[in-house]
Amino acid sequence: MSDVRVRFAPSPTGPLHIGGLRTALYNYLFARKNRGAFVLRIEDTDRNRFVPGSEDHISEALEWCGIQPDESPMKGGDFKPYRQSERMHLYADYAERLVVAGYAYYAFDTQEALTARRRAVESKAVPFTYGVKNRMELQNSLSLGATEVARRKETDPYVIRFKMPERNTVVTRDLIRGKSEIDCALLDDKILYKSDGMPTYHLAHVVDDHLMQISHVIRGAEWLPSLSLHQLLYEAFGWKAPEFAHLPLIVKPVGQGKLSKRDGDRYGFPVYPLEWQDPQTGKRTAGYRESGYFPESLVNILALLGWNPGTTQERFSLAELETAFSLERVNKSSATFDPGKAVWFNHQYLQEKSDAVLARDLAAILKTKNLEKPLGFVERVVSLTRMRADFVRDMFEGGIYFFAAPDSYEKKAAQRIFKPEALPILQSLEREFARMSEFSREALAQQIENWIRSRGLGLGRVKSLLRLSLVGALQGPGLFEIAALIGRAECLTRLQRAISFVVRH
RNA sequence: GGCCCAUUCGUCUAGUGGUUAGGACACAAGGUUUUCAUCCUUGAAACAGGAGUUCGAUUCUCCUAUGGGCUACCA
Repeated sequence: MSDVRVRFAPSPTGPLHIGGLRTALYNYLFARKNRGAFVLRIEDTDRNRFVPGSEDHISEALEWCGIQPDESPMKGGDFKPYRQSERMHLYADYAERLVVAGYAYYAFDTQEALTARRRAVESKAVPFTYGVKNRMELQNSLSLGATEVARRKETDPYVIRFKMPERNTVVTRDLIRGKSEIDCALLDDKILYKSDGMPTYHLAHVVDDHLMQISHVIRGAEWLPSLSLHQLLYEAFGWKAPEFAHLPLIVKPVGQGKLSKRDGDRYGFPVYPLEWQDPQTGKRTAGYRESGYFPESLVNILALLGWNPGTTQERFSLAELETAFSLERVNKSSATFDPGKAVWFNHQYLQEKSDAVLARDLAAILKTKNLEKPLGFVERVVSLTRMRADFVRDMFEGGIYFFAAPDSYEKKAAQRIFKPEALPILQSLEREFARMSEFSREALAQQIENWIRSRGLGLGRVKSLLRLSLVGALQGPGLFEIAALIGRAECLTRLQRAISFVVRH
């Protein structure tokens, strides 16, 4: 194992969505490619936004996709614990360390006071930042005397803020975007430690990434603006900073903004890998799994959303991605998820599966509809309908006539085909079917087609008539395949139904 | 408002200081299938705009525009 260690560090504030999943995937792939370790760490430092069930949703989604963490809250590891709420004892100490070394300070300003100040200043279209320019005018251990600070620490709630250095610039490096130089004067003294005794993300993730020996931080581009703060934090601690790679955002297909976990299924395609049930409202939102996608399809399309191999290859198994992936080929610009392409990928993966596997899934659907059939029969249906299916359920919906007689006829086709002249043909056809000694596809094809020709009837015309009678529409696989599979008795029943339909109309 | 990032067909993207700017999805047409779909062939479809550098810019630089992100005691 190399010294490459990466982590996916979601906060349990709701379901995982495909953007988060892609971040996890890229971390996982980078770890596998470099024979490193992939760590799952839960960043639950915000008590207010905690949503029960989130962590399980995240773990199960990763598992469904085949993205197995090497270390996680469930699995453990050398750097446990992997939930920040279980690492609370660490952060206060590190925050204090920065104060002692002069890189941070205590601040006593109330949120109300700051909000008021912010409003006053911003009404003049000037941004408010708690920082170099005004920190001496505010209530903190820099502006107040030592005895006053000691007294207020006893009685008042306080936070610990990072003291932005007064030097000019900070240089950051990103593996995807290259170098960037930011003016420190523009940065504010970010809160590292909250008055409720919890660290903020900025402190906690730097401490944990250092302690967990993370070598590469691969995360969403929304973190780019705080990269300089994180860089400065590593410098203040005297730690070697990891490499950073900020992934392009996945944006909403309509409207504007990045895709968020609150987007649910409002775009007509799932946003979550797995179904999510809101613990408050009880509302369920289907995920990719419930919508009939194979995990391979989701992984494949997500892999290509922001990364490409530099070749024309588009189909990638997870194993192939593990060797092909590289950060160098990750894009800079944000991407829109294309649900149509996800469907196409699923079609491709469905075509790769064996009849037996698909039959098992189709049988499960049939069971829920009380239309159970012998597995051999289901497997035949699969072999006949699979090429027109994107999802397993398409074989049920598009092949419903295999399981039940049509309860209606496609209107336009019926008007054209079920004319009074069709009646004698239908009746003769019924007699021919009843008379056949062998009811196989081959026998049907030979005898019925011969019979049609000997009567001087159009092959297409009679076959359409037969198809509409058996299927209810002018679609589906080979006519005699269908007839043979549903069997003589069922064919006769459907023919009789068609006859009475023609008589009535 | 401030700061940061990005910009190639509708979408995902390849690519180069000189290319007929390539592929995939979606779309359209034709063929195959006496149905539908699959499949095959073909087609339409892009370098955001303006300056500059250069013999030559889609490619390099700057400006503008557009899109996005951040601007919390959220992550």
